[in-house]
Amino acid sequence: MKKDTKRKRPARETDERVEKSKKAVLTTTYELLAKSGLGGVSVDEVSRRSGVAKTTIYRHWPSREALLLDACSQLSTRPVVPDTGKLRTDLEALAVGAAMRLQQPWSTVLPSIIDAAERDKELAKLQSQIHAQMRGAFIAVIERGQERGELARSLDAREIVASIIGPIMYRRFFSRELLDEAFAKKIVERALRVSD
Amino acid sequence: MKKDTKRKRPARETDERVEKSKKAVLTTTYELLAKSGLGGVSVDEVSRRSGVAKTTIYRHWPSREALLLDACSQLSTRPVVPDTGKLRTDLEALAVGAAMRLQQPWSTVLPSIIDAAERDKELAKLQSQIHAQMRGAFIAVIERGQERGELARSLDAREIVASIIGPIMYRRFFSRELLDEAFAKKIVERALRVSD
DNA sequence: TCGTATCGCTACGATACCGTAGCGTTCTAT
DNA sequence: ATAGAACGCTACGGTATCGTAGCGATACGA
Repeated sequence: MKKDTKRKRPARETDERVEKSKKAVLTTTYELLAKSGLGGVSVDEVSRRSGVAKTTIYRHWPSREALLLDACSQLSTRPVVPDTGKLRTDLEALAVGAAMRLQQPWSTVLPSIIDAAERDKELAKLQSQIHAQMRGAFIAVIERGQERGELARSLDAREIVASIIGPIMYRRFFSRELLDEAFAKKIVERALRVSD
Repeated sequence: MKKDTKRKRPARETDERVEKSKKAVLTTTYELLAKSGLGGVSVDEVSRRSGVAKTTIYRHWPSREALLLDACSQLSTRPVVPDTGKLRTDLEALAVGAAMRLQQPWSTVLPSIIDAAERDKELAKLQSQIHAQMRGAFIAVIERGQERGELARSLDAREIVASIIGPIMYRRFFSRELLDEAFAKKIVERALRVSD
């Protein structure tokens, strides 16, 4: 970030110590996020658990908010767009993938982000990015299916995405019922049968 | 709550002062919840805004948690189960009703509750109650439809509920796209067309 | 080797919060 | 009218948090 500021020495590209500290802090922050949510992460606690001094943390991030934002923004792993050659199996791969990812520990952070996004502008932007990534893969697959003629072009892709991601997130966060591969596939089948 | 404790005087059924204080506190708590979420509500702030002394608040609720739980539990208004005589219009009424309720200010609290429920047992119970109420109405309508033969009994009612509530909540909290009556109705149509 | 950046440590100041104690005042029910 | 309940007010004690300052120790890079 600050690499452009002038230094007497040419410009330190990578200082091992810095990288090590940053990594330790971020790793601990992930763990704490998964365990306690956004509101439950304090700089003091991160310092304690990571072994990195609080002063050092503030040397790398200007504020608690910045640290949290940094940590959260690295959570969103962009899903690989599958290409099985068939719309239905592509969507199944995406849906099952999403369902499985929602079972992992860090998924606990998502409600935190959504909650905070209701009031915090920065986090709203982050949430929108997370959504865009997930949604992007679905849209790509759907449009490809439309080009192949597997799906009527008149159908709204956004509506299809909603009727796949929606039920999956509903199960994970709201109804808390079993969320397995079978459910994800059934949901995809539902979403596609409409077009018949 | 404490009405069973023995008093020298017969037992005060209703003291106007108590009712007034409680109401003022709860009202302010609602407002603050909608504005700042669960984590943003402090007893001091409620006291300041409501004009009720903090000591008085603690006279009626044993702790901050108890106050918040009390306030939240009064949020869940049980939806009236519609009876239009037709499954589809019943479901539409429920779906549109849910969508509209999700636009009101207090809906901001829901992500807070869901988030906290990931870690807090009490709030998990509350969330489960909120869900059960919403879901109950849907299930009732669906089962009635099955009895009338409008819907194959082989279909899983829970799956249908998921594919209606899911997309609606997805739009409200995750994609943040337009959530209107038309969308709600389209979702219901999707959920039912599968059975054809 | 040697300058310097980075580090850990301790100690702050400021703020916010929870929950309680004491005391005098006001209102209610009888 | 009067006892007792409920109230508001002020003031605590304790804890947690954010973010900063100063200082000596250490590791990196030229």
